[in-house]
Amino acid sequence: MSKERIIKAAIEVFSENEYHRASMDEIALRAQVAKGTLYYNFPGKSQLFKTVVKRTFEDFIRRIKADLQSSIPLKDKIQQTIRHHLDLFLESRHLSHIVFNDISNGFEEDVLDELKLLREEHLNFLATILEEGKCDENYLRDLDSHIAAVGMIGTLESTSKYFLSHQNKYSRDDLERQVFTMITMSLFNSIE
Amino acid sequence: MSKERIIKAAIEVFSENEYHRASMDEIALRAQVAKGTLYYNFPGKSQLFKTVVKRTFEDFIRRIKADLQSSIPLKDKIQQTIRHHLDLFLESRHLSHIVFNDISNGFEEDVLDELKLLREEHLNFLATILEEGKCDENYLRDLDSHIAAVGMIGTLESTSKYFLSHQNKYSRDDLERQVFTMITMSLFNSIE
Amino acid sequence: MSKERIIKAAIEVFSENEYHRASMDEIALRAQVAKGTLYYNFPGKSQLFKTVVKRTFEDFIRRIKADLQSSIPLKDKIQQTIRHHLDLFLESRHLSHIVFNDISNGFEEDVLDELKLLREEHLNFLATILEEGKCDENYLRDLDSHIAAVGMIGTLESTSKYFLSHQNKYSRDDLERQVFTMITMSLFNSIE
Amino acid sequence: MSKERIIKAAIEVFSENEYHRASMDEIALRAQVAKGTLYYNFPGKSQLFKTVVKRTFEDFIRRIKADLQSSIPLKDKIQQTIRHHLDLFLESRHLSHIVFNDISNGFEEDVLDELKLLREEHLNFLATILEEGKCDENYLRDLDSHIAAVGMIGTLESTSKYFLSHQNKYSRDDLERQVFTMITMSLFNSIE
DNA sequence: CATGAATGAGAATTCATTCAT
DNA sequence: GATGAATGAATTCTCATTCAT
Repeated sequence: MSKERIIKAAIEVFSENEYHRASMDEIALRAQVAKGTLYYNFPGKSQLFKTVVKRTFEDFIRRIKADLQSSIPLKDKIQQTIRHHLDLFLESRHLSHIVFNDISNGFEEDVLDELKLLREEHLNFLATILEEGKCDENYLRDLDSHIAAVGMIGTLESTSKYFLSHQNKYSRDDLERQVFTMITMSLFNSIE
Repeated sequence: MSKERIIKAAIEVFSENEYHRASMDEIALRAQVAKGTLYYNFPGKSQLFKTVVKRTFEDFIRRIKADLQSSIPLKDKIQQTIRHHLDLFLESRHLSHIVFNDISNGFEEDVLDELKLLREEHLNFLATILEEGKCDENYLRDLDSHIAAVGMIGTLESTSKYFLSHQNKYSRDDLERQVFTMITMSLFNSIE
Repeated sequence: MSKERIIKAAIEVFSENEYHRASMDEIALRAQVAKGTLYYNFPGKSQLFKTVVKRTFEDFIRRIKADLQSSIPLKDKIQQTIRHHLDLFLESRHLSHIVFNDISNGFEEDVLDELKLLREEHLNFLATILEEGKCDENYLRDLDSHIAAVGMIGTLESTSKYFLSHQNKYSRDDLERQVFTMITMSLFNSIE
Repeated sequence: MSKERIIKAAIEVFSENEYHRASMDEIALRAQVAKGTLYYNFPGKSQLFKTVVKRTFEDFIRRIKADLQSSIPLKDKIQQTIRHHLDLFLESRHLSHIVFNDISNGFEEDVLDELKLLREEHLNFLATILEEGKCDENYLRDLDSHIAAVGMIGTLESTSKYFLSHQNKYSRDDLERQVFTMITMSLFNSIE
């Protein structure tokens, strides 16, 4: 069905391009459907974007939860979380940027609310993981766990982008290690 | 003179709006000049943007350097640096986002190069401050100082934006304190 | 369909106006379509111009070749050729001027090449007719047949334009007769 | 004085560029005066153009008349005339094109009239030379001498332009010889 | 005499959206 | 369900012209 093809194409286009540079033409082209079909299946660009974001984040949460289910040590949980987020930011930089940092893109109230919700849920999810530190032998610093989650997201996003334009200088592994150090040392008194 | 008025208006507009949503019409309107006056003073939109970015960052660097000149303890230097960066991000979020994270906005080679230079200089400036930790009794963690600077910028940017949409929940002081904790604990083994 | 209507309108507008004075607005207006429709059907002004030129010259060549097919005497061929060219210049002065005399109008390489090709083909076509004189009992003067063709085009263009602003002084028949005399006597030692 | 400098610069600019692509900015630049100075000295672009045309043609006529004064044989007169016209067209193609072929450029009535007058005078001048043929032992063909002059101008203009883009193929001498042949054989029964 | 900052009408182009089929 | 031709508002940019100094 073409709805599915459109979403897939839209994920690509919105991931690679800033919202205003991601054109409906390009999406239709990649989905191999007529332009009208986009509007047959979605009320408009922003609604399509909303759908795409939801889909991307659902997939993301599903993947990450699968890895975190077992009662692995906190250290490993953090590591997995970082790894998945780096994947997300490396693949869908523009899309995730909007969700986390630029929700004020001129969307209708409608769309805006859902994006905010999505972000809030995501931050809650992260905050929950971080809070685990408090019940552990390690201690989450004297930090609001939401602020901590937000700061963590920021570090992940900016280092991902820096990595993308300096791939000759660092390996993906370097990136992961350094980000892990920064984040764990910033959030926990000690870990392991 | 209207050149100055245009720059001021452009700083506002580019600070509040994403590059593509910042229109020359809006800038002309706010500067209270005719559209043609923009083009009399600047070759085009991207060149105007470049000018605005340079101006903003020059001012920023001037302000921050003034505060850091004296041989104050590292801890205070970091605190000042954070404070000034929060100011920057709270006032000019879109503008600084482009410089630090989205330089690939479809600019001409010309403009692109200058923006990249500006970013590199800024990161060097930050990295230099961070490296001081190594000569102190405190130790900069086993981190590439540029990656550390980039991560720090990310934390600052994302927490600033979060703060802007949750001003009822946190005070500006809360923000500063928490960010200070996150950053110092993430970058240094201990501080003071 | 509106593509055809646009081409027709564009032929008119480009025929009557110099390229830079022929505006897309005017073309849209005459074609009774919205401005956007022009860009739905053609990538831009210069491409539309190219299409218009090709169409005009294809029609022209078709018409003239139909008349010249039979093995009529050279004299009649020349006469027909002159007649058709006068038609062309009287109807589409600006358009043909560009093709024959002002191809350097600031077009993209792309468009430029096709226009040059068109002109070259046209001159070859004319030169071929003129060369026939050499195999006849008449003799083409000691002239490069391409230069001769170019000169002939020049005479046709300038006399057409003169005629247009002095229609009270000469009839179309006068024009044809005089041009025929000038051209045949200039190119051939004698004719018939 | 700057008026003179403006005229000189304008001659250059209007000679090298089509009227609409010849900008007042460029003229001011080349004349090394401020833009306002153009309007201090001339009421507007078209009036400046008119002045430039008059100057160019006055100079042209003066030069050509100097060469034709003596009672040289008709053949030589024609040759000189051709040579001077080729010079004109090779140096000032756009400017002369407007005068001879594209007077309808959107000029004010005012300017239009003077341009028409200039053209008419020029054609008269040419026609007079051609008429000499009738009183000579040679005979001007059964041609209206004005039409003949116009046709001659057309041949000169188009071959000049062709020459400019095929300079590798022909020398300036070739051009002159061939044009001489074409024109004399077209206008006179025989010459010398 | 001369300036040059400022103007604003107009031009090309883009793109999300609509709608008849 | 799906199409794609058509739209028009918005946007960047150009340039002849004006005018206070």
